[in-house]
Amino acid sequence: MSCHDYPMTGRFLQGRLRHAMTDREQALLEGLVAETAELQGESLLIERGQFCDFSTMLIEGHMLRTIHENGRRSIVGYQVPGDFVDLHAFALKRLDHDLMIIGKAKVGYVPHERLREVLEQEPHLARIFWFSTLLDASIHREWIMKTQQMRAMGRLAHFIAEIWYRLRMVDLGRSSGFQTPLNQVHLGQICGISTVHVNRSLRDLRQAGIVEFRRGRITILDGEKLKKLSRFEPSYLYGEGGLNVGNALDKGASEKAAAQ
Amino acid sequence: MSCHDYPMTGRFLQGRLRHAMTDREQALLEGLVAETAELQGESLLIERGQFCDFSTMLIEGHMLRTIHENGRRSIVGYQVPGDFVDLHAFALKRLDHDLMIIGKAKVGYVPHERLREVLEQEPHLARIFWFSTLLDASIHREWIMKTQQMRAMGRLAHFIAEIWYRLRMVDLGRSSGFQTPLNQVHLGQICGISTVHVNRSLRDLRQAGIVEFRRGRITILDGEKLKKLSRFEPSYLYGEGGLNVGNALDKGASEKAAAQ
DNA sequence: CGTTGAATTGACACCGTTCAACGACAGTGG
DNA sequence: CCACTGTCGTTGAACGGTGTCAATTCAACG
Repeated sequence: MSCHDYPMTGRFLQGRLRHAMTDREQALLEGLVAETAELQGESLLIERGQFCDFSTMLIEGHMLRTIHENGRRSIVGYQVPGDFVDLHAFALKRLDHDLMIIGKAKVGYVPHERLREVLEQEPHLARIFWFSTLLDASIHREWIMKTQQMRAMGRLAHFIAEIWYRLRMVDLGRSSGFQTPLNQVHLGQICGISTVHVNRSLRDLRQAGIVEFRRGRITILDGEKLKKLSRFEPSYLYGEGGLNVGNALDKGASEKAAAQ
Repeated sequence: MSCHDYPMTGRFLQGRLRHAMTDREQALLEGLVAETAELQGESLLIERGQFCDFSTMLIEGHMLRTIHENGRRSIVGYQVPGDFVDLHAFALKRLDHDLMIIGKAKVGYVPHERLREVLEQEPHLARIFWFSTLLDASIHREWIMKTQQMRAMGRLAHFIAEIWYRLRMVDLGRSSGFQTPLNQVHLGQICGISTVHVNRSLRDLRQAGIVEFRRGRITILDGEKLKKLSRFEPSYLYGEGGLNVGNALDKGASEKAAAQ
């Protein structure tokens, strides 16, 4: 629904706190986007340390948060449509990491000046924006946990399960799988394993009848097995029906079913 | 200074954005603390999923953020005095992880009702609070990077370098080292390595003349070597003089030297 | 001085890295 | 139409970092 009424920001917090936003707030958010752009290829949207006076809403496509350290690249976050990918630049002004486009992406730019005006008038919306940056932190924590505890195959499975789930929360991705611009090098940088071992682990996942990776597409062969192997527990994503039931931002209105 | 004027909240964002807070704001923050408590031992302050109508300022001592998964514990964050450890519970209401006390700690409780009143009146202070939760996220990203890229010894060294630096930002810890309630089991859960291997790696660090770990105390034998081995680059902590110079929250007032 | 929890050490298996080579495939230009 | 080229995926073999298990030492404390 909302992605028709609000073509640029309609997926923001969909399946999470979006239902706690009033129509007026949703319209305000849509109105914050001053400009859109279509981007392509593996390129930087924002570079670490660069001063930002705008933030970016990811409308279509996928993006990466990366940290470069002694020539080696780490991927510390993965963003999907509806993510306000550098909202935190509003409070930080300079980011500690890069934001990188992979594949095709459409983004909307939100000037910080306008953002500040609105947020000073709208404390409820301000808390929802705050919430959305905290969601990223929660996902970071889960990544730390998974990288500390799991082996190569489990890490890959967990990452795939997470993105599959997040995409379905914003009405993208199907029960059969989802499309992604990732290649095996990226997967290695996400999970902290070598590219060669990504390949071997993907083979194992395929042969176990769990997940199949092919250029541009991840196919879920058996969702139950995937969930079990990856020990994926979506509550950290604060979907409806998760930890967030009864959230004071939205008293008693969140008993809908979780995103399927 | 500020920790004398404001005994409970004086270390909040010290060495970071504290200088951007007016005296009035600092007093407002101090006034938010409704109650304090002295806690001890390895016990939970807040449990995952528990509803929170208050947030907690860590006044003295250290705390852990933990995630329990199939009987195993992961430590996904380490908090030092001055950290508003669960400020994010204000926007999230329920946390995705546990907050755990180790050793002795003194905390101050801030009711969310009072917090909301103040934040609706004080957009500048609200942005500073937001900033402080984003700082945690930045640290999370660094932990992801370090766990993905580094080996046991490097991870330990990086963690030690970070905490050493963070403690000195709030005027705790010395050039010779710092005190900590951690044991080798904790270090393993922080770095994602087995306890036995923690021990071996600590021996290597000691024999290399870099760091010495003994119950209750970490001694820095050679800060330069530590920085080099751990590849510790403190800019992600947004200290004064770091990425944050020229931050719009504090236009042009942050050219002081970084915390030594 | 005995008890207890933490730290330490050794042996061994295994997961994952590294290096190297090869295969699959799409795009390009002749 | 085919050869060329570059990117990405795939496989093998050797090495080594780390986990696991088990035993021992050490330090703190009543």
